Amino acid sequence: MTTTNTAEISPRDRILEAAEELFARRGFAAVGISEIAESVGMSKSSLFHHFRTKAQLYAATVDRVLAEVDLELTRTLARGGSAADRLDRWIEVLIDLMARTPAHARLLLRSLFEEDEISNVLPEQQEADEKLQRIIQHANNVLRDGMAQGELRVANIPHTIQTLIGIIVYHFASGEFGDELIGRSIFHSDEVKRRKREIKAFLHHGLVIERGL
Amino acid sequence: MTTTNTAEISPRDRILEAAEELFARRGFAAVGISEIAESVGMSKSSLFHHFRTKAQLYAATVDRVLAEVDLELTRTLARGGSAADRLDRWIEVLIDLMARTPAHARLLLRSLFEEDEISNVLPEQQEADEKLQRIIQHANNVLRDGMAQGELRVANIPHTIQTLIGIIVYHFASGEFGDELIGRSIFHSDEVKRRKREIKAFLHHGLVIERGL
DNA sequence: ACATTATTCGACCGATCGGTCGGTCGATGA
DNA sequence: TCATCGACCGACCGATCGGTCGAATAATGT
Repeated sequence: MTTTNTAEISPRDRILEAAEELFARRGFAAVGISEIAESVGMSKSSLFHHFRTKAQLYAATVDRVLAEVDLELTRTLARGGSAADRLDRWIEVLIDLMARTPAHARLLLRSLFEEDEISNVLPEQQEADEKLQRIIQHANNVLRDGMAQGELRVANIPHTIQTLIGIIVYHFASGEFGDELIGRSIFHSDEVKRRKREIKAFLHHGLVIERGL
Repeated sequence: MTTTNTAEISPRDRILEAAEELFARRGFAAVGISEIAESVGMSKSSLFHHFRTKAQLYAATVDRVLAEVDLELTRTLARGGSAADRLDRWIEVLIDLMARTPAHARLLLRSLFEEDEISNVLPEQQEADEKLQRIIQHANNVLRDGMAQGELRVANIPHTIQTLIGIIVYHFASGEFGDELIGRSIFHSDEVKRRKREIKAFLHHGLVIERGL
């Protein structure tokens, strides 16, 4: 507690956090720079000192989220285990991460389905793309191994990845609609646990009961 | 073929079609009124002759999509059959509709996960909400019946609905990302058929193979 | 002590935003 | 023939957009 406290969060990170919250909720176009600056507690011009353009700020925000997702997935998959175990952990880690940081889920979904929100020649955008590729590659490897080992039913891998994204990411990005449908916050800890159980039951048993067995 | 040809599409519908295409691709905030007007081939002021505000135009666009979804689902479910059959048709109709009109999928996903894009007191918005409720209610009924009849595994119904939305709507809304992941257009007819097969296999068998059976 | 660097800011810019207004035009009906 | 009406448009409005610039201030290294 001397004169200046440099142990605090850097202004750059404070901007990134505020930007993530706003971009996640309303998207790139609907959020103004001045609004982000106000939320951080600085002037618009100060914000432009840390990020050259709005597009660069957005790309950096997305990159930051994807970096965290990639890091956690890489870490958990490095522990090895059977393909079924690794798939379990891939799902578990992704759910925990999005349940912990709701804005991540929405920004992740946006980065998947929004088209060219930004110019796509920014270095931050390219780095984010590479991280997304790695995240998908993780799923790809686990599914390939599991099917080769006979632990997983043989299915089309890209479609299976889309299914996993839809089941996990969409759910935690569904906001008010999800809350209304479920009946309480989709981020309530009991509801997150229930989501895990439901997903695992789906993966293990499907939904339709086979007749004539 | 007399003097005037009134059998053409009304200007209102031409606007709605152009607006859907643009709103679906880039969202409410990123699309300007003048851009829509230009796409229709009329001036901005003419557009405001047919719709009072941008928000009203957006609400009407969403309402139009939900009306079509609701209509087709109501129609196919009215044909009756076992719960498993009706679930099959619910899925099939939804997939066919979105494969036929890609913009529908993206606008539907936006209407689910985008928060208060518009003021929410517009009558068009409330009508759209009611249609969405009916669509969900259809799924609710089918799932409840199926579980009661022992045709479907007993699961949490709201979570199961989220899963179905994620599997179907997200996939067809995933745009460029989906195309890249799958390797060709997700709307290619072969790929749509494959999606149906994959979803049905998932519903019937899950993904993980149970050991020790 | 000084120079350097990082951080912040107010004032300002051209462009575009959603929306309004007054009025033109052609078709319709009496 | 004349009044009405829906469709359409150009000109314009205040507000906000993303972004620039020059200067003031605070922190740091020497």
